[in-house]
Amino acid sequence: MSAAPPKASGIGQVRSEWGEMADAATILHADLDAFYASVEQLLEPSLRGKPIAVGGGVVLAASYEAKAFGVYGGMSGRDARRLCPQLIFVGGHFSDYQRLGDAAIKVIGDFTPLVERISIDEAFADVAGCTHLFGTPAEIAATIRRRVRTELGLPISVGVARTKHLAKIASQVAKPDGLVVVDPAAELSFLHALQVELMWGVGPVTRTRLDAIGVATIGQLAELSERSLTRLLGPAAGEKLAALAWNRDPRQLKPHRRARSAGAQSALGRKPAVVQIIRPTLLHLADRVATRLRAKARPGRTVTVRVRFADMKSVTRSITLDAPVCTTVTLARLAENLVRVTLADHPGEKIISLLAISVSHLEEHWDLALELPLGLADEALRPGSPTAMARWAADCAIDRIRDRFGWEAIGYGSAALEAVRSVPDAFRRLAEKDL
DNA sequence: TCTGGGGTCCTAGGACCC
DNA sequence: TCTGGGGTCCTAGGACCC
Repeated sequence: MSAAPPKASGIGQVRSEWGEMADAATILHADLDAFYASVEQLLEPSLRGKPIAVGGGVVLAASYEAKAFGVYGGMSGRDARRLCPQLIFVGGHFSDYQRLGDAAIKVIGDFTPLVERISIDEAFADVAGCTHLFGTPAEIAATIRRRVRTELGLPISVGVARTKHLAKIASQVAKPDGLVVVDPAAELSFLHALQVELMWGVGPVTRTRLDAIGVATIGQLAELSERSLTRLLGPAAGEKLAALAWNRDPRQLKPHRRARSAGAQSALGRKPAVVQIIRPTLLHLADRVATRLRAKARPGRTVTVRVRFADMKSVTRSITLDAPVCTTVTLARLAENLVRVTLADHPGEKIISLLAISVSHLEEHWDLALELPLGLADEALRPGSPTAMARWAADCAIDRIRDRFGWEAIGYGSAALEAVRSVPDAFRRLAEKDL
């Protein structure tokens, strides 16, 4: 049974004919357009209106002018240049990306504290509690867009709707540099006309499966029985997509989500799977990860490594410890053991193309002064052992020196690390979630 | 022609305990 | 000795997102 649609309205809540409360459209999704490329065009006016790509060997971001040629993020620089010979590669002003991304989110925060930041250039917000101060959600969205444009010089698209899913889709539809408000009375007609790949959770694999049974639009997806959807995609994904297609989005806005894992990876090209390559690479990755964990006092109990072979197939191995780790050398040793096991399980693989370390089961807050995290003495896993104490002291000393003199001032140096630096550290840092 | 880096969530099987 | 179920944790893999 379906209730009569709520009367179209602006603010707060409206009452349907059946008497229950129906939410109004107060969720905003704001998304800076072609963010890194827009920043470059802002900083260097001669680049405006031209196809540009941030990056070099790999395209990290492309301007709309470049996208028109089929250039997209993640593409190799060579392919991009082939598609668009006049493409201009720019170096990347990474600290400006961080500064301007933060500033744009802060504009949203001037209206409501209920902001859920998704990434450097994207956030949800709920303005239900501030319409009496700033006007309708649509007016607030327009103000945000105007302020980001005038104060920061950047284009930002905003979607306004009753749910996160609809707001997110609306901002995608609004791009570039637009605003789309989804009237609560017209949600299904808006949603069902769109392509399935706009849905949250539909990636290449699901799209292909849906395509194979002739489903291209969200409306067609909605017509499928939940049973056939479940058969096609599995119980959880099937149920979720059915719910989203009928506009039942259970997700709440979560202003303060804590990270559940932290990791680092490094593509290697093609390297022999030997200790001379593996050990320094893992030490560098462990250094990156463990430093972040220590900085936020969030050591973790599960260590996972990923090894990608020459054919791009990758394998993971993990171990869960009794006590959490955030000591660089300890993490590196654990990772090396896991990689050794992985390689032993795949004796035919002599070439590796990527190594990754991730730490999960993070402690909420570990009082480092009271209880030392795990140090892996070679003979025993024993927090507080002399070996653990020594490694901990060394890490603390390195952290302090870096705080004063910068990351590059000191470290677990090695000459074998050129390959690890295929992407600048400053760029990697942009993608890191706050722990 | 070979494909970057940092994350989240889900599934499924097995170990182990009650 | 066999049968049975529920719950939790761990591991490995995969899809997806920005």
